[in-house]
Amino acid sequence: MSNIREVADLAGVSVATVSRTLQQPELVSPKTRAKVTRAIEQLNYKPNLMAVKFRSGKTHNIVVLVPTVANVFFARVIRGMQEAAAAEGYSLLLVNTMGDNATEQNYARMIHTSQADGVVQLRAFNPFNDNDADEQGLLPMVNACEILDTPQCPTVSLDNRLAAAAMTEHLVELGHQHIAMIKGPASSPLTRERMLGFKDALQEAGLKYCEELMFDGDFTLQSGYDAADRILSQSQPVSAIFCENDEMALGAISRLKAAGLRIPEDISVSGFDNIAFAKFSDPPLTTIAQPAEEFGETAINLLIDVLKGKAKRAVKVILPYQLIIRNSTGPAPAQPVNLTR
Amino acid sequence: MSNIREVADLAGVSVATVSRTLQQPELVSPKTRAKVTRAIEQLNYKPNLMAVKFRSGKTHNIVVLVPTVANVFFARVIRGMQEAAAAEGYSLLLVNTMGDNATEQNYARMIHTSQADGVVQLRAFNPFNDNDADEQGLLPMVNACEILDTPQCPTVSLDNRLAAAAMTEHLVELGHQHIAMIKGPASSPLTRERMLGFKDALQEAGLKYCEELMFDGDFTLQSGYDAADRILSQSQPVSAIFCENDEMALGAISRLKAAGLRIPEDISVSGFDNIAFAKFSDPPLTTIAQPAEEFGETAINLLIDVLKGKAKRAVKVILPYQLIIRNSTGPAPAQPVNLTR
DNA sequence: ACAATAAATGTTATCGGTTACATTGTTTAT
DNA sequence: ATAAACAATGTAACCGATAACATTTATTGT
Repeated sequence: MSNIREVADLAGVSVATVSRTLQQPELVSPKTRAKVTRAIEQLNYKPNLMAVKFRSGKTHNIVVLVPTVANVFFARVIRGMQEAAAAEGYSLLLVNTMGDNATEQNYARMIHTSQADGVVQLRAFNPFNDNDADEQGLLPMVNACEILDTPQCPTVSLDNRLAAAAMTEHLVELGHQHIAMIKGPASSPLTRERMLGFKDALQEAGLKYCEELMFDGDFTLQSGYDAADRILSQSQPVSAIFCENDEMALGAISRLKAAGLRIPEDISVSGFDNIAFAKFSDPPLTTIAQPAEEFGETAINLLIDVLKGKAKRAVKVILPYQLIIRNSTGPAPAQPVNLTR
Repeated sequence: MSNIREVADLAGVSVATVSRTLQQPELVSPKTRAKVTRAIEQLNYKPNLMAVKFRSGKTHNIVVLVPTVANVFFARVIRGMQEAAAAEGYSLLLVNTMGDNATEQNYARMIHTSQADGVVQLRAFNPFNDNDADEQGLLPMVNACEILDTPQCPTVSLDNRLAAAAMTEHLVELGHQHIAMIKGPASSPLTRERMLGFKDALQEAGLKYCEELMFDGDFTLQSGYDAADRILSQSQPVSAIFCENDEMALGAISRLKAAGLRIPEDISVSGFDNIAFAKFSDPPLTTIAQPAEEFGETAINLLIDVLKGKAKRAVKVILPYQLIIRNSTGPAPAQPVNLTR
């Protein structure tokens, strides 16, 4: 691999001139420029970017902490980040953290070892210590999708509470009075927000919130299936299930159908995220669409602002949701179906 | 950010001693070691890994070219890679290439600019020039999942032809004589291999291969839906559809059900990949399971072998497939159903 | 006790660029 | 014609760690 000195020698100039030819060609006379360019081509010279990054102290790398890349929603977010990063000359270091705090702290440490300039965190967990903040108290981080309650960095989120309320209203308008909810992990703020929105809407409609109709899941298909199983084996009437994401909704539908229930005639099911499969399931899933790619794009752009020192901690971008009504939700049956037949 | 010199000064030793304390502590006397360790803690010193990488010429970065991270199968492969890489101290630079050759060449160039040591390519495309090979004619690359016909690097693949033949045999054994196929993009070797396996099995069974029953798709849900639409509007009888991946199978099922067909009573549908959704679809999908995580793991380990100079070009790992029979395939109807009702 | 050997530590060149500053060559203004 | 201003190019310090080699200190054998 040739270096800048070899190029300089071949062109009969100094290394500074070679560097200038590449960085600020206007400072180099056309004659010299031509000589240098020829030498570069002849040697097939490529600047060692590791050296540049080391010298400049800027890596142009961004660590992205993803709970699970195997999640269809995150995959879209990642695509959005990728594009925004590429446009600004940044590379992404994607890390599949499996939601493990220690792993996240480990990778966030790449900031300290000068391997990356900043972090995008897709989970409500602060992988830094407080003394990692800069003069203005800003961490080199952006928190997106699932955000911290008291973030020390810009955030990008959805108004999950409002969105969940909107979905609940939709169910209430269809006449549902006994709505079960399949929740995400209790540790996730998304779960809490969506649950609060659910409660808000119930209260608004004068319906009572019933703790026994709240079921735990972990955002996977299997957990949706299992939760539906528990719903089927309890005694309360239920005519609709609000699932906190599409995967769990699809898992639940699978179980309900296995029990011979018709959707939405016997029971309505709704999701959250509008993943690609939602449109093609049987029946197509009523859900909340999130602008996933835009999450990624916004997060990266905010982070670059932070890195350039032109961002305030207070920046909180809230992206719009959209209620997508398909066929998995319908009018409540006149008689609540007996689930435990 | 403190550097090794500040630590040396505070501890009252030379920089070499500090470096040794971290790299080969057995060469440093316990007394000195203690002094240095104390200074390191006091200054909260973290070695600048960018400097280390620059100095050593080894980045411990691996570029991963992924056609689409939004693909559930690739997401699993990525998880496998992540784990294997972490175990060996490597970081992944994931790139969502959207199958664009220019983008892939661009990112493969990171090898030349010393930003990464090697590349894992998940598509049958060589992003390098031939003169990028090392002395033994090896590229710093491993090709996994969809592999090149004449690779200049180790490969990890499935025997797609055999697997497709196995699936076809399964359909034939159920009595199907008119089997349509929804293919991937013609540019993909996977498509060709699976098609050849399909043909092999038809021939073996004494059935004739029929060009009009081959339909194009691009591995997305929507393309499966669209292809099924075309199948419904043509005149040949069809009692089973072999889809080259699960997404297309699920898209096709969606369309077939919309036409009032029952699966598998009226028509059987099979997939390929065994993504998580396959188990929870209605009906659950008959498919070929691939050890996705193992693909990733093997690819990374092979690449690390290449980088260490202990791999031969000829290494071709072939991982096992598994035929998973669920309910989307069943006995052929006595009378072929008239699709265009 | 003293050379021979081993262990511990220090000095410094090096990796490949960038850039402040120095130097040389060329115009322009008077 | 000559000083001043400017353009073009060169020289060398620097970023932070590593490691070859040099030097100092401790240990061993006789």
